[in-house]
Formats: sequence, structure tokens, C-alpha cells
Amino acid sequence: KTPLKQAATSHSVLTEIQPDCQPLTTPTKPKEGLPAEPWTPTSNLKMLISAASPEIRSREQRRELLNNTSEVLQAKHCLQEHLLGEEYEKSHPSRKEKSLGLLCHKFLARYPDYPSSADSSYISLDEVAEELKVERRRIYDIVNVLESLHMVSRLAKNRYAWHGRHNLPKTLQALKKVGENNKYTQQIQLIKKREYEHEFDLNGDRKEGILKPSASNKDSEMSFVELPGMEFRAASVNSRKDKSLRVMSQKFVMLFLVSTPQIVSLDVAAKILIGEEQLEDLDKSKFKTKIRRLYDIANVLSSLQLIKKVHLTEERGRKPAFKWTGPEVLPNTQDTKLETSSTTCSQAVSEYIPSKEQCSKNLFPSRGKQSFTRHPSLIKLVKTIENDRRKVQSAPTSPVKRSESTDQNLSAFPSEMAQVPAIAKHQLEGQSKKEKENKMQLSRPALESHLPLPEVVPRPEPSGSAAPCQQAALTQPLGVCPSGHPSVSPVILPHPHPGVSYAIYLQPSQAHTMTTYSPSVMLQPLPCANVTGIKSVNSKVLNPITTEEGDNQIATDDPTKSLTAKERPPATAETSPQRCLKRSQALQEISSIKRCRRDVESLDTHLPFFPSGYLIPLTQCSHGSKAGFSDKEKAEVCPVQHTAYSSPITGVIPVTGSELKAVNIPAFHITPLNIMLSPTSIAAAPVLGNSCLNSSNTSSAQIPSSSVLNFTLQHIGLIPAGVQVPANPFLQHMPASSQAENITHSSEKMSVQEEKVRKNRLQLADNFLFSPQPLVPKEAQEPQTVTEHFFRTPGGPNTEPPLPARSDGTAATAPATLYIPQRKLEVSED
DNA sequence: TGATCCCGCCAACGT
DNA sequence: ACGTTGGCGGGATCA
Repeated sequence: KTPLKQAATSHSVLTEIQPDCQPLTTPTKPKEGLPAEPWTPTSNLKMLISAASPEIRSREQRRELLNNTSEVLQAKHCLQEHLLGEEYEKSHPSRKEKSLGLLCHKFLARYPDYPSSADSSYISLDEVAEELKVERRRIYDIVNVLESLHMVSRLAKNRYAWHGRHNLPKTLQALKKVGENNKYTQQIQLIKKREYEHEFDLNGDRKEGILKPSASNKDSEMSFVELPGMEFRAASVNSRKDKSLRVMSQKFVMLFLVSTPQIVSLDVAAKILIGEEQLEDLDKSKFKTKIRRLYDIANVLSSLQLIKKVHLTEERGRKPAFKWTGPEVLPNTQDTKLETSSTTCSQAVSEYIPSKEQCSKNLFPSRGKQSFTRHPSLIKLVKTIENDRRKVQSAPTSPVKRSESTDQNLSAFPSEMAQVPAIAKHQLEGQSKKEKENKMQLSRPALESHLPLPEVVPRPEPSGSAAPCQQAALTQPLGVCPSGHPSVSPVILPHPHPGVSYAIYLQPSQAHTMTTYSPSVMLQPLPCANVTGIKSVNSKVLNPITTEEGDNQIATDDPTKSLTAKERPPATAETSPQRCLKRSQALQEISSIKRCRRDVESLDTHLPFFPSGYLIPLTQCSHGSKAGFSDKEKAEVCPVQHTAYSSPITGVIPVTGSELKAVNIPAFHITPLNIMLSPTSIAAAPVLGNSCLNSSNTSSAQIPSSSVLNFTLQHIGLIPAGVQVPANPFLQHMPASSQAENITHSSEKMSVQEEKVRKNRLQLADNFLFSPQPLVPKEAQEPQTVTEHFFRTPGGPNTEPPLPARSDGTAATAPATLYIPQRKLEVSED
């Protein structure tokens, strides 16, 4: 009865591992519409299979599965089923394969990141949709987001022009500016605060009217931000309310650009984007829809490697969030000019275009709904202008469509290359996972030797640093690949091995830089392993690392250099116990927090490249190159970052606070040196003051090599001791001595085992972080990493029991200890 | 379960 | 009218 599924069509889409499979070619979805019949054995089989093995498992597993299935089914012809099953698998593209993210990758692979000015290519939606084998509707989702970034612009009906990333810097700048003008930062804080209140105010809490003043509302509504040069046509062409995706996408990006940790959780974003942040308004459905849209946007942004998914763990549980991994947006140098025109009009860029136009576009509708963009008449005018312009613009360059997706010249474009990995990841995934697991089993040393992992996928190694990142980035979004860390883990050994540990610490920086993003990169472990073997603390050890890491290495080599003298001193001072404030004081400390901010800011000024060193993710360094940083610059920048990441200390401080920071709550007080929080205070103010942290972080960043050295030493010694994690999140204290923890974790970051442990302990750890050492910006570290580090005892993966809470009651007193009430921890996804 | 998010109906627009 | 865009949210998947 059931028409058999056209499994026949199976384009070996999923062929489990086709290394060569064209990443780009997506398995077309067999349009056959056969609804599988539930009863059919095949259908059942299909279901089972899908359920059982959505992803990639070894064939054996598959077979088993099939067999099982067949058994259940009563055996029809086992063999046949076998076949069918396989076919199904192949033909039945798992949902992931149809994901927007993957689709977007394919889409992006067709065009150069940086098309020569001359060869702007054109995009035909129909064509693309056909080639990618997806409904056009899906393409719209992608294009709309790209439009928001001015990576494409609509020319006409079905036609778009491809601009690549050339405009990205400007766009981001503009968006950042707008975001600032909109006070998004404040809005975020407000929302977080509210959330916080809600969470904690279990008892009759008075809804704080405090927050009421939402100056923000108006801000939330603003129309599409356009760039001067080109693309303002986009909005105009289709005057359709640019309500969502486009604008939403821009706003979403703005949130990243204005928030310090550059991490934005979906719910917060949704609330802000909804504009009505009125509490009551919590229109469930609306909120839900918003979230859905955000996922769509996030997927393409992820494909663009602008963001990366992470998870924030808080008391509640974990919530989805995204971390900006795109280029750091330079403080716009030229912004002053237009700003004056109108606060709302944030056309950072602007001079090129008549300001009026920009302004019109950027108007903020007073209240939500009827956001008017431009006056109709104006629109028409604009259109005509646009048309003219279009003609002019389009004419000049012959469109270069490098469509043939299949043959994307990888060599030519890194990004394209990246694509491959993404796809490959799929294949790899299965393997890598297994391998990893196996490795876990193995003794560390063995692992190291073992290094050459098949995983190391085809990764082209463009000398450029950027390339690696891209690859990595690509893979991640898909989610198919395990997070980079895990893969890395094998390389970096958590265990006590002294030698290993050293390696680790260095590695992290690197790992972050590249590994994080791509599993393939992570695999590079070999070099790392070697390094490890060396055991030298010196960053130079890292040299062995692949060329790709060159930049990073440089950075690593002498972190101190990059650091400014000013920075360091503060750190030292901070460390002093004196800094510890009592909770009561802490509560009062808002002002102090502010000061911290100022300090930070001042520091920023000193550091041209990295205003807040910790804030800037390593990844960005790589991106930076693209963005236009000179290598030199990158080198400089990177070091700092690396330092932050790599330093054990840094590792120790998992404070993810990124979000937390946003909300500054007086409750706890963080001194640069130590942060003490009383449980109560915590409860009161779960949020961390970022500013403070930042300052501390900054200082920590400098912690240079010397600290590292100490760290290493300690680590060694400590390892045996084993650090325990505090059982009680709130009350736990870490003895100063516990420093070891920091250390250990850093090395271990990546291990898979840790992951397990992490899960177990995550909760606890999440709540509090503390480290004897100077704080490190949590952002610097990968979310997961942080968590893991924290918890990991040197001894090994999950073995360590939670630290006995310092029964000593040091909590309040321990000067050395740093308490960070962490509401939220970041955990990277896998 | 909750987090994700594919899918495609169908309305708003354009032509 | 018909084709293009794309808001929207049900409900399937995934984790």
C-alpha cells in the first residue's frame, strides 16, 4: 500500500560519510509526497531509524538498528529492510540537513566573501532556490538577514545584488551606533534586572516600580538602518513593512554590539525587540513567535560566523544565548558628524547619503505597531532615486556569478572552504565523537601520541588566520559538530600530568581562537601535544603549533608586552584583601561599580585595539584581519586576548557574567581583587557588576607570564591535592589555596569527561565562581570551558567530588577568595 | 520536557 | 488575477 518511499531517489544525501560529498549540494528533498504510512513496515522502520540515529553512527550501529527494527516489525525481509533502512537514512535528510543554517552555508558558499568591487554578482532567488533545492521561502529568510547587514541588496523582483562582507564593517558600525543611541544597553540591563527580580523575589516582592521608567520603549522601534552608499534601496524597493526579519535582525545585531560581554540571550533579545517590554505584555504567543524568528536570524548570523551559540546557565536552568564572534566593531571614528542630526537617526555612516534620507529611515515610531518608516511621498522619491542609482551601479560591474556551487574554488575563498568542513563535520561528527570517547578512555599520553585524528578534516590551510576561524565557525552553527572544545580536549589533557597541564594553558588561547570554531582545528592537537610534552610554561612552546596559529602564538609569546603598565598595577592592588567589601557595603556599592566602569573605560582608551581586552574574543582577532586590521594589529591584540584566555587565572574565573554584568546590582560588590558575596547579597543581586569585573579582568589579563609560572607550579602541586568544588553554590568558598582549581581546569577544558562532570556539577559551579587569582573576563573563555574548568578537579574528570564547602566558614572572611555570585554561566553548546 | 525550528498557509504587495 | 514577499505559528525534531 504505501507507495514505497521514493527512497529510491535517495541521493545518498546522508551517505554517512562522504568525505568528498559536495557539501554544497544538499540532498535535495525528494519531493515525493508520500506520506509514510504508519503501518508500513518501512515507515516504522523509518521512524525508528530516524529516532534512533538521527545523526551519524557507524554503520554497524545502523545495522543493528535496522535489525532491531526489523525484529520489531516482524521481519519482513530483513535484507530488504536493511536496504530500505539505509536508503531511508540516506533519503531522509535529517532535519538538520535542512536547517536554515546549513542552507545558509550553501548559499554563502556561492558567493565570495569579498567580491571585487567590479564583480558584484547578482542573485536570482529562483535560481538559488532551485539549485539549493529549497523552497523560495527559505531563501527569503536568508536574504532578508543578509540584507540587514547589507551584504546583499535587492535590485528588483527576484533579484538581489551580492556585496559580500565589504559593507560589514560599516554596517556594524552603524548598527552599533544606532544601538547605542537606542540605549539598548540600558534596556538590556533593565530586562535583566526584571528577570532577576522575578526570579528572586519569590516572596512578596514589591514589583519594583523602579524599572518602570522605560525610557527604552521608544528606542526599540526604529526602522531599517541603511548604509550610505548603497543599499538603501532594499527597504524602499519593497516597501512592505520591513517589520521583521530585516529590522529584527539589525536590532539583534545591535544588541551584541552594545552589550559588553557581547552575549545576548534569546529571551532578552526577544523582549527588547518586542519593544513593549512591559511586563504584563508578556504576550506569550508573541514572545514565542519572536523567539522563533530570532532563531532564524541567529542561524544565518551563525553561518556568517558573526555569532555563536552558547548557553547561559542560571538557577533556572540554561537558556539559549548567542555570543558575538564577528569582527569587533571599532569605535566609529567619524560618527560625531551625523549624530547631532538626531539622536534617533543613527546613521553612523552617513555622510555619503543625504542625511535626511537616513533619518527618515531611522525614525523611531513612537510606539510599536505602526512604525512608519518614511513618508509615502518620500518613499517614492527615494525609489526613483534608487532606480537611477541602481541602474548606474548595476551596470558597471558585470555580475560575476560564481554560482556553480559545487566547484566553489575553495582556494579562492576561505569562506567557501569553510563550507566544506561544515558539511564534512557531519560525517566527521560520528567519527570524531567516537574517537573522542575512545580517547577519553585512553590514557592521556596515549592520546597524545594518538593525535593524528582522522577528524582533522579537510581543512585547507590558508595561511591566513581568518580561514581557520571561518571553518570552525561554520561547523559550529550547524551544531552538528561537537563543540570544538570537546574535540580539543583530547589534546589538552586535564589530568594531572604536569607536562600536559602546561600545554593546556597555552593552548586555550589557541584553542579559543581557532579550535573553538572548528573541530578540525581542534584536532590540530598534535602540535599542541608536542608542546605539552615540552612542558615548558613558556608560551613559545606553542610555536610548534600549526602555522595557522601563528598570530595567536605571537600574542601568546609575550602577553605582557601588550599590556600596558597601567593595567597591571591595578590588578595587583586589587588583589589585596582589603578590597574585599562586606556585603552590606557591597550593597551600597553601586557607585563603586560605576567607578569601575569608568576605570575600565579609561583603560579602554589606553588600549586602542582592545578597549576591554577581555571583551574581545579571540576569534575576532582572526576576523579582525578581514575586518581590516593589519596583521600587526592583530598580533598586538591577540596577545592580550590570549593572555586572558590562556592564563590559568583567567580560566579560573568563569564568571560568565556577561549578562550579569549588564545588570549592575548593588548587592554584591566586586573589588578588583576579591569579590565577596554573602548568600544574601547574592540573592539580592545575582547579577554581577560587569564593570567591576571588567576592570578586574583587565588587570588579570595582564597577569602575565609570571603569574602563569606561578600558576603552573601551583598547578602541579595542586593537582595532587585535588581541588573540590563547593557543594553549595551560594555559600561555598574557595580557599585561596584552591587556586589550583583554576589551573587544572584550564588544562582540562576540553576533555570530554569533563563534560560529564560538568553536567553533574555544573549547577553548583554555575552559581559561584571564585578564584584566588585575579579575575579574568569570562567572555574570554568559552562558556563551556569556563564551567568545566571550574569544576574540574585536577585529579581528573568527574572524579572529584564537590569541594567540601569550606566548612571553615571562610566564606565571609577569606580574603584571598574571590566570590562571584554567578547567576549565569555560559556553557557552550555542543 | 523544553529547546529548536521546518514547513507552508496565506496575507500583504506588486505588477 | 497572479506572482512575489514574507509574517506567523503549528507541530515535528532534537537534545
